[in-house]
Amino acid sequence: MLANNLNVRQLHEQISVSQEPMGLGVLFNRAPVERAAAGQVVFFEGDRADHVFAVLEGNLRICRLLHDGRRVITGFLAKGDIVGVSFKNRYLYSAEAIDDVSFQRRTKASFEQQLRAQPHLRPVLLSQLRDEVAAAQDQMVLLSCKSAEERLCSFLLNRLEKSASQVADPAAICLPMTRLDIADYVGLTIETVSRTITKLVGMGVISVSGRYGIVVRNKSALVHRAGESQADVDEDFRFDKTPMRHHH
Amino acid sequence: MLANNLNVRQLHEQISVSQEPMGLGVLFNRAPVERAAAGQVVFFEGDRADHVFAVLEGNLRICRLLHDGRRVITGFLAKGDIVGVSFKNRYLYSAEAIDDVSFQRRTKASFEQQLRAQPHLRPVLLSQLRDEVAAAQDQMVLLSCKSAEERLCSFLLNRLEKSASQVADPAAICLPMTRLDIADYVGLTIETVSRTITKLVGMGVISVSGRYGIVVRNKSALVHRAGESQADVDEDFRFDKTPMRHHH
DNA sequence: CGAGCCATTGACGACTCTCAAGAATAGTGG
DNA sequence: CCACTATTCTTGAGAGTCGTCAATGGCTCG
Repeated sequence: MLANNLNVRQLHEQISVSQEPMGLGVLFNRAPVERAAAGQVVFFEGDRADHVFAVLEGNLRICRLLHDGRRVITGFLAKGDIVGVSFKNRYLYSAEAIDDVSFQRRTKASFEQQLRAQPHLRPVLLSQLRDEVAAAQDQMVLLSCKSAEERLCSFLLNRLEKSASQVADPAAICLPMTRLDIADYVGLTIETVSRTITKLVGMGVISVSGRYGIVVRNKSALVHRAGESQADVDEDFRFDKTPMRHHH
Repeated sequence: MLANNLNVRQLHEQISVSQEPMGLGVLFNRAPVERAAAGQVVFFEGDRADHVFAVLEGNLRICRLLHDGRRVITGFLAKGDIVGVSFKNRYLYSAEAIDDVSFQRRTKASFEQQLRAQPHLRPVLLSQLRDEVAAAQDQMVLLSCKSAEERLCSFLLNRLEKSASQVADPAAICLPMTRLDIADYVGLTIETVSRTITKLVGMGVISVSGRYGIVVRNKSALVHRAGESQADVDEDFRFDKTPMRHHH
């Protein structure tokens, strides 16, 4: 059970050190390990997409900018993630380090050559691309028609899944990013994110421990309030059918 | 120059009959041609994703449903599009015919077998997946932080690009889908879509001809109001720097 | 030509954004 | 180790955009 007031460092210590083959990671064998401090940009939107990257440690945010300064975060990267395979000529977005990050890099040519040498990894690559498409689809649904509360709940559920494999407590969520990052990710303002979290705490759905920690108190309620799609509603959640108000 | 009050049939007659090799279309050689009437569903969200489809004629909408009935359209398909390669086990969305559609189908296994037989098409497939990711990214930006006007302008510009290759008049846009489809695609209500179109007409940016036709009167203004990303602002548009009000 | 669906327009309200101030956290230096 | 500062987060009040509800108008097709 997680104590209250844990910080991000303490959470990291709880990460299981499962050194699985991590899929495409082997394609980066013997590539030197690079590091980026929090806030640094690993690659810039619009630059020539020459490299593919594998995250070893830490977290990155994937962002795009509009000409008037508005920022959109289209995703987050963590240990084991590969980024770069879905680009054609130029990077579609920038990748910025949220905390201290270590990663490896390969030129695209070298990456593809490695891939040809190990054709059994080809379906892994395709699978990764498909996951990327699926995640983008979900995000489009979220941004298209979900209320602030639904957006936060969906976001927290996603994070819960990702944390599940990494943290001891299955109800604990680690949020290495700031509230502003979350806001730009779910398409809200920082104030609305903050208010909504406060509301969820007040309803007993979650509780907050420190700036980076959240504990899920009532997962069913979280799933319910996430307003997920017709297809994949959790089977073990068939009660509490209070009809939601349509937001759209 | 397009006359006013043209309908969708008239627009279709102007389509150039360019029988290009159409990329992955060759993988559907000798597959029987199927047809779907307007409104019919070609495949359902949540069903086992057994097949891959190639659109020959007509238009489809790609939709997802939330449990309370809200609908999200994540994309549209037209002649030459392939759909199905980005699924793992189940269809992530339904595909519904907007007008009368003809298409071909192949089982996934057969499709992949064909692909192995013609490995030179593999990069084409990857390229298609990358385009899909790129389109999803753009749509996330649109849904995440754009105003109603910006959404409509972005949508119209996208449509203009697609229409460009198909219609004689380079300023004419064909919108085979209904206002409701547009609304569910750009994350607005039908009323807001309607109001925004009216406003754009009033500003002289576009004009409407019939239910399915739109003519772009001032492309620069359209691009400007689309609020596109920092990276790909049109080079030939460097005037009229009225600072936009931040919507977010 | 008429019926039905789709699109437009209007009035009102709600959700979220904006602006602003205060609280809590984390990092810094003494 | 503690105090101090800067950043981040929370909370509040007011405003604006877009959603909802409702009625009218116009297109398509039978």
